[in-house]
Amino acid sequence: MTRLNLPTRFDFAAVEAKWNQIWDEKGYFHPEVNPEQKPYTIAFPPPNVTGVLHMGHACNATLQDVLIRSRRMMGYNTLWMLGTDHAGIATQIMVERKIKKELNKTRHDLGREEFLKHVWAWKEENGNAIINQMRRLGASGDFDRARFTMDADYSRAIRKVFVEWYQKGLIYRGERLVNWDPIGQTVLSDLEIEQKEENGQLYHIRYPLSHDPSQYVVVATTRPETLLGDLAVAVNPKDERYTALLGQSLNLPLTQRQIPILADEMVEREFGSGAVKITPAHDFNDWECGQRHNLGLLQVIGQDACMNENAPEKYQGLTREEARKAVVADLEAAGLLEKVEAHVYMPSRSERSGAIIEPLPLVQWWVNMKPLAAPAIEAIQSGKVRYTPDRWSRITVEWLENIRDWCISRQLWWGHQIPVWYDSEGQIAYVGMEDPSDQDLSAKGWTRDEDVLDTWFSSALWTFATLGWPDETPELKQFHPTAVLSTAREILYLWVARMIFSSLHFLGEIPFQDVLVHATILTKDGKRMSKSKGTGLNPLEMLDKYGADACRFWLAEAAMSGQDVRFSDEKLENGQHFVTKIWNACRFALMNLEDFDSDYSLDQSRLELADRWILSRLRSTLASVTDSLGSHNLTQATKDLYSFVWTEFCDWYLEICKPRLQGDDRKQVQAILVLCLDSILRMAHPFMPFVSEELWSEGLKPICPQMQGEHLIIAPWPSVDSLPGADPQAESEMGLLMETIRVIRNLRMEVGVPANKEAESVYLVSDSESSRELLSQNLGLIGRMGKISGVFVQAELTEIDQAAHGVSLGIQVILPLAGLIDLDKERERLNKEILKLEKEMKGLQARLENPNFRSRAPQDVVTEVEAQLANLQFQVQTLQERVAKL
RNA sequence: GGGCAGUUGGCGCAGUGGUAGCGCAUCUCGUUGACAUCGAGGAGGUCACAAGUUCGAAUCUUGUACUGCCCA
Repeated sequence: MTRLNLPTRFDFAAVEAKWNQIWDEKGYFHPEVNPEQKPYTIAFPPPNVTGVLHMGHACNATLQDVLIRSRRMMGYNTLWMLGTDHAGIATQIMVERKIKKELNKTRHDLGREEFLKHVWAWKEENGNAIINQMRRLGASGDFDRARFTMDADYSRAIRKVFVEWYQKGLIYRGERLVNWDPIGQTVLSDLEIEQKEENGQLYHIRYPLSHDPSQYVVVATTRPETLLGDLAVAVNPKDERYTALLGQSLNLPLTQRQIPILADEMVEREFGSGAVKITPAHDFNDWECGQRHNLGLLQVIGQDACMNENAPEKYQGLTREEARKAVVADLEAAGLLEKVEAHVYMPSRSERSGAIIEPLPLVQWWVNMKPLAAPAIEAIQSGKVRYTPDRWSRITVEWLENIRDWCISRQLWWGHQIPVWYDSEGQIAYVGMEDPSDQDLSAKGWTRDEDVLDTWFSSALWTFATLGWPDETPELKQFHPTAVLSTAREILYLWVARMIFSSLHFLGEIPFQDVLVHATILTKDGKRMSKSKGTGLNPLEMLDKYGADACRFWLAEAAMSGQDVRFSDEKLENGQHFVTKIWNACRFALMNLEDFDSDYSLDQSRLELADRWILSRLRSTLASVTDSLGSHNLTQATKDLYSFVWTEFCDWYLEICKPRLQGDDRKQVQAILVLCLDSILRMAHPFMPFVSEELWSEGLKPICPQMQGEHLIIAPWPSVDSLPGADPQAESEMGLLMETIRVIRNLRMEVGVPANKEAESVYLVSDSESSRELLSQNLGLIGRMGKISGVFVQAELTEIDQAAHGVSLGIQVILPLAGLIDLDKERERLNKEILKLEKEMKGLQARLENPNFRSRAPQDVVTEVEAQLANLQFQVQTLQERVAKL
């Protein structure tokens, strides 16, 4: 980049690649342990190893990178831990499909060991997709330290957790009803299933009374095939319709069995007939009911989702769907089907395979949640772990308070195999950190549990297992607990809550202080992005089209806005325009800094009003942006930066300083430009790292060699203390000048002075001596900004007929325009203006006339309103006088 | 069924007690060296509805409607 002939646009493609390489090579992303330095750590939620970058990752990564880059500049030892998780089911299904397609084999054909070789090969080839794609965004994470949940040492951490929890009785093995995915052929936790409304049918079935089969009880069900596993019919104890029948038995249709009628509070009298069939082996409510009444179990559906040997022979081997048809047909034939109604119900489906979940009684491994949840609840309630937005802390606590035991075994091959060995009787023989010796195994006939652990069991250790735990590594010591955990809300329970109790249990400390729940990016029309519906947008295409800086600026603004945000091209274009604006502002400055003397220090005594004003505005912008970054309010930070750069610095200050660059003031203005741009680029860097780094390292740094930091990415965050103090006087005086200029410009437009022509003169009339003095000192500025050759300040009005009149803050503005003023139009214009002002006045007057307002409102509010009213009165009066004279 | 959020100019959004702002779109004017991915000026809103608290409500309370999400 040569300073003299910068292009007018920022070539993001070339610059992004260049800086990514330099930053990486310089090792800026990779912190060394340094106990002298305050740490700042964020662990990136490990994406699914099978995944590709989507908008959610882009949003989350941007948010975290903004925080990381800002803290790096603020002097923290900054670690952004990256990595991926092995995603048991998703990965296994994907590789199974692949080998089916390529080798026409199932995993069973290959065997466990061989199959896992295929998975690892796939992972080695494709497993870093997302992490690599994150580089395109400018993510400054520690790629060297990136971890994978199946890494050997990470696996050791998982094993340690399992063994310790097992030994403490927090992990146990037990038979329960579980969510069985018949397609994935595995158990799922409650959090891995989803329920949506679907259209089904409600079957009303007659169950004849055993002692008088001509009478019957009608039972309603959406799953008639499960009737074959019924062990009772239940009614509400308060339901008088059935009181007389309690304790009697019914002939279960299509079987030879008799089942009791019993009373249970859980039954809703209003649903169906008020009598429900109880199938403890295939329904969660019925399981509970069965426990209460000691009904036992009768499992009629197997793991293949087909009717098993416990069903009557004619149904055995049928799928659930086939069995339903057969059962319904047989009931109808027997005259036991009363009616069938259309019915909307909520079946549970596997998130991954989409299969309808079959509840089955199976022996599985569980985590006893109550004792683990209690400290996590305390940590959240006491504010040790804070959520933003805050409502999520309450929601998480509620979830933890009602938590159920966590089923952690999965019938998969890809994952951490459970470190439990059974003897030949099937009893637990060994659980431990080290595998038993081959000798033991063969001599004692031990076999290892086939199942693996839930992937979330390993993710739950993410913040500390990535740092080397269970070893007490220097990394663990320095970088844990982490500062911030930023996540989509979908995994607040699945993952975030589990990290909290895992860390509390094993390290005795929280895993992170702040949980940031970022927005969900929706499509343009407010729909959720979904791969299956084809509504997802590829962030890489977005980056190609608008550049990383523009995308990041929008994502940063959106991420913590507290709600969902819609994708839109306009917002990205806007971001791109802002990048261009900064680029050109620097381009302009650099063109005027060829002779910049970096040893020149600003002469505070020679600062002009505009200088004092822009420095004061810079100071308050810096304070606000710094503050917003501290409180994770990126929306506010982007807005403050944007309006300062665009409106105050570019539209006003740069325009004002142009002529001064050609005169005696050149050195002063140059110093102020450098100061402003340096601060702007530093503040912008977390949001727009590429354009800011390019401009700073290639533009600013070469002319100011003494600036700290080899590159902007590690340059210190600007300090408010290094800037001149706040200057409210300059701000208010400059405000008056700007308002006066706005009135002049407005008058010019209103009366049709061509925008490219200078008007000859303007008269500014004020009875305030200080205003006149202020105006007089800034005649050149006013003339230039208002495009007027002669600006005249007066204490009293000179009558000029052919002139347009306006009013600023206590200042009359008279723009003489011989021959250009149409008196009728001018009268009309003034009257319109008066009406508008009078409407405003009425509101203020009403407030002041209210005695309660004067007595109860704070004095400064009253004074403020009085001043506003006085100003309006002055304006109206001035304009009315003018109308009268026309 | 329960819970949570949202509702602000045409569109997308800021704004947690002092009388409403931003971007885009729109209208008028303007391209001789920062930027037309631009500049200047304008028009456009009784802040979903109702009641309440308050001197004062977009903001606090309650209720209603609509939209979305989560849990059962």
